Amino acid sequence: MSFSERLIAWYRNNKRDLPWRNTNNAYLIWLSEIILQQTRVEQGLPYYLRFADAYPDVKSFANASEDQILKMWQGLGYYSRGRNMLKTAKVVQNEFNGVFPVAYADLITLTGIGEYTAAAISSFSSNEAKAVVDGNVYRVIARYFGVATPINSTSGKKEFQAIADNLLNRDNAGEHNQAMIEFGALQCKPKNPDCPVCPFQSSCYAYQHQKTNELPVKLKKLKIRERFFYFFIIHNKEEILIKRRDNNDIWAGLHDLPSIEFKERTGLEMVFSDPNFNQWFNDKSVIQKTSEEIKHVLTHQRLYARFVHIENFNLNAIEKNGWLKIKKDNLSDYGMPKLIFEYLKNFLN
DNA sequence: AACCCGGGGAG
DNA sequence: CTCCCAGGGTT
Repeated sequence: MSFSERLIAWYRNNKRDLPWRNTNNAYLIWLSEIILQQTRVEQGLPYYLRFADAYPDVKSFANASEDQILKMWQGLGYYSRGRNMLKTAKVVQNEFNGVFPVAYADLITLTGIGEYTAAAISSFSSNEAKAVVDGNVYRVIARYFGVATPINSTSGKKEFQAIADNLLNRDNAGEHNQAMIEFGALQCKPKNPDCPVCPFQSSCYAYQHQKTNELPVKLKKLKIRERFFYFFIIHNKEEILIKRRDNNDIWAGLHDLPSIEFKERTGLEMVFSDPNFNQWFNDKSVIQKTSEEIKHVLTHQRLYARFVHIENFNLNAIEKNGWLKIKKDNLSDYGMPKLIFEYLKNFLN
């Protein structure tokens, strides 16, 4: 039995009964596919039913206003999908004589329809032999064949598409595609796949090598966190207060200055209303000078720092916060981040 | 190739 | 919290 035959056998026994599967109507299939882009079936289903009821054909959709479409789209997210649908409905109405295309080559020209959606609509509505590759298919292929190429890399997209093309049952493309997607959604799930009852268990690379949790591989888009600091230079003629940093944050174990952090860029008034500030200092008149904002770039964080100069030792605060009172001359005995050390060096010299 | 677009559910 | 979802468009 071929992969596709076994897959389709599984599909016929396990598939969900979904309304867009009971039709060859390309318009309704298009409607469902756009709604389901990056959207779970359970979330999209009620929207599909409302849209199909309000706009039963492409003509009625094309004649709707953008406000009407977006109103019905409300809460689904990715609202450009709704705007693109209206644009495409008008194109179908005007340039395809109101007949929704079923050929991949026509579909791919329409706004909001990419490779996946064009393959889905053409294969579901007219059985055209185009393989779909969505998030489910990436997962199934990566695990079954042990493909570790990142699915969101350019080469990975080509590689997975080629494998899917090769796997496709060209005589039954629509059902094969549905089966791939359904298998990924119900059986070969992202977390806790049902391997114990999987029909592909014995030939699945990931199962045999215990790699289901490592596949597929996806490049992480490193997200850069922004942090905003006020560092306090609390000093007298000879001494200054420093602080050892926590072990579970940047600059673990190094020394910096007493500080207050914000998640957004704020003015000094936010510092003055900060409970710590008011605990440490009597009032804002202790501030003699505040530096310009200094930007400091780390691999996954962007720091924005301002240095606040204060000549006022609150001994009680020193003890409570574990601050260290050291000689300015001894500053270089303490490991400090470049951001802090450079500023102090320039200031003290 | 990187970034943007969203709400929601699962773990 | 993070990850992911029947992805596509723009820069």
